[in-house]
Amino acid sequence: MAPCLPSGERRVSKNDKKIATRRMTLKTVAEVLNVSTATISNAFNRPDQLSAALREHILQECERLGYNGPNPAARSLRTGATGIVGVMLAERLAYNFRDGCATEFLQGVSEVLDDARINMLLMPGRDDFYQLQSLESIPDRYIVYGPPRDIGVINRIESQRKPVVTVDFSLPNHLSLNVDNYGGAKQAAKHVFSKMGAGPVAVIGLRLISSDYVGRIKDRALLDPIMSISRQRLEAYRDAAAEVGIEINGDQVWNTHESNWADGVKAAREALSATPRPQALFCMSDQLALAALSVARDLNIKVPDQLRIIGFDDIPEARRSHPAVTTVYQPSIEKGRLAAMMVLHPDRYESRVLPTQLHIRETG
Amino acid sequence: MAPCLPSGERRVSKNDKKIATRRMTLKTVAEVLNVSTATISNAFNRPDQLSAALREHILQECERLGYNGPNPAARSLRTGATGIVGVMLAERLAYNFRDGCATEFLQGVSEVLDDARINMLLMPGRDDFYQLQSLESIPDRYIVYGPPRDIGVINRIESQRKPVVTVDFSLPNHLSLNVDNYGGAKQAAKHVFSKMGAGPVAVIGLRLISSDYVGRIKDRALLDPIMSISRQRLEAYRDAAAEVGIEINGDQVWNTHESNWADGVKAAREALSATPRPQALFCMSDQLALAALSVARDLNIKVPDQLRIIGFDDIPEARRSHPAVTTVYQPSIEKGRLAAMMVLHPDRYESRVLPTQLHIRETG
DNA sequence: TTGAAAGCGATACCAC
DNA sequence: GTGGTATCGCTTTCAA
Repeated sequence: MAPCLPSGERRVSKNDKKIATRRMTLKTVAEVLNVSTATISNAFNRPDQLSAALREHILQECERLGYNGPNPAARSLRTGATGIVGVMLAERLAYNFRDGCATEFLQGVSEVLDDARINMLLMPGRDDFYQLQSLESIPDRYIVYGPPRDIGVINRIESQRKPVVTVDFSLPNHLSLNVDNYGGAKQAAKHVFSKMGAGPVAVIGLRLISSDYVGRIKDRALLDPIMSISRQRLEAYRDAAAEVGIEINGDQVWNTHESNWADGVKAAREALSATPRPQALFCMSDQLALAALSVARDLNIKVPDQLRIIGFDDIPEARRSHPAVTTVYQPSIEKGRLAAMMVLHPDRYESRVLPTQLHIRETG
Repeated sequence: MAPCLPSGERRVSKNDKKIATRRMTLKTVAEVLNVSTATISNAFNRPDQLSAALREHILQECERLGYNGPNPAARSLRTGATGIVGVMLAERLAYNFRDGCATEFLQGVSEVLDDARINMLLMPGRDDFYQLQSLESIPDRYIVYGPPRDIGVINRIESQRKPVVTVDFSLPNHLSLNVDNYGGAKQAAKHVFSKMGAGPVAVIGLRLISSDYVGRIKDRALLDPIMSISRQRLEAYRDAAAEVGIEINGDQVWNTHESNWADGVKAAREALSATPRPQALFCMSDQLALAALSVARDLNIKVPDQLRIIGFDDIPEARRSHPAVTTVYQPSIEKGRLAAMMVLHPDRYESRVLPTQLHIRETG
């Protein structure tokens, strides 16, 4: 079908065929443009290795030819780096999209990474995800947000010998970023006791034990304070109670599995039907406190007159609710930003504990 | 330093040295175990190609040697696949962690992907992210959530010829998943007019124009209904208004850039100080409606007696607020789940429009 | 400034 | 069921 063309035309036609037929690679582009592969590579990776004009020309031609830049798999195989930051989450991913505190943290992380043009890979903390392939080798650096459910993934990450920043827990020989859970919780509890004196209290805890049980912890084994921020908060509540001469035992502490409405309502309902009824509820998240507040309303219990409620985190809803929730502020977004900066420049930072701050509002 | 050992020992020593010295690759493992590389590869990828006993042995040895499985870069270079699903977001990542509707969507997506042991890569919809490397070649399939800010990334994705599911907008030749924005918005507006008759109204819109301007749209150019769910909702409000004989013009429509408290407060404040004051506020998200509600409270305007407010999305806070917000429910989590299933099995699904549903509560 | 060539780590075909 | 080997696309040294 194709008419016979003069040789000049034929050459173009040959190139066009190359363009139409093959998938574009650095090599085909080099052939079409009649330069070496090294030159194309340099155009993308080392602007200083060739003239600005040539680089510009190459980049334009690549665009025209539909070559979008070096293949990341090949590049990363060659260089051993991907430029991706892994964000290892303690649980399933879905949980982190549900929890206000986690999303604020991720927001902070993504702000910094986005600005730096760095991609982030969200990784679940479950072993089965990494079993048959070493997914953990994709990122160049890691932010580990909370102790992963399966300890195996920690080993996999450590064996990579890449920069790691742990958040809300610590690992030997790695940068860590924590928040003053104990101090904040203690201050809040002391405030409550200073208002109400030594009365009965209950704690609505969050993942104090490793199962998904929701209810009184009684004498169940609790997670270690080193790995569990909730445990740190619990000890603070207990110490504050001890200072006014009362003891918080396992019958007055509820466990929830997730910081959500349903768990909060269930725990608060149980706690508020205990005898004697608690005069204060120490909740380990604002979400739980908000749920407790709604239960109190249903039960016609006046807050704060008959019941004081304190939360933790200081999410926006805590401030906006009526009555507004007294809570311990932690800088979640800032924590995310800082974690990202730390992992990008490990040498410029040291491990830190960020301050928390009691925000006294209407519920406690 | 090493003492002279009998040859049997020496062989072990040689292997140990291999173990200690080299980074583990499929090849070194094969050498140490004295089998071929193909066999190791098969142990990980094709259990049927070797005896169960041998496979078990190999897997155990790999674990002992600290070989965590095939390198994803090398594997993906060879096979052309990564098993990763890309979730392309319209804007910066941070925005999606801030917006209740987006996080619900992501929650749905991640539930399905997590269960399927598939990793997801969140990708910003900005061109500059992909400029010097074809990051878009990493995922095997794409969910595109809302029209990307830069149209260039669409081209990059399309040139990959991989399964694509678009959400909240459509692209020729790709599966799409939408929600009945027009129907829901119209039903809500009609409900409001049926209650209050033909009075002055205002619209608090969300990204109706492409800039980050917050204020009256007046006669600014609006985004096309094909690409903008907000525009679809606006047309629905207008049509419902027309049915009772009133017109909603650019002076009665506010634009916000983000569905957040600050933008909502600003727009609502302006809208409620207009003359004549609107008797109804049609808000394009619950977050905006909640902000408007709080402004009304500040201004001592009785809701719903003096002002009706309707939202969109039906996020949990809408239900829990006092008064509870009348809104249009859209199945965000389900939308996420479905998008994930569609992208995993494109052949089993067709493009769909999910129904929305008016939830009449107290504000409108 | 450019070109040739080695090799990153794995897979899959084909022969045994 | 196992072993040899070409190849995926790129980066980088070295020499020209």
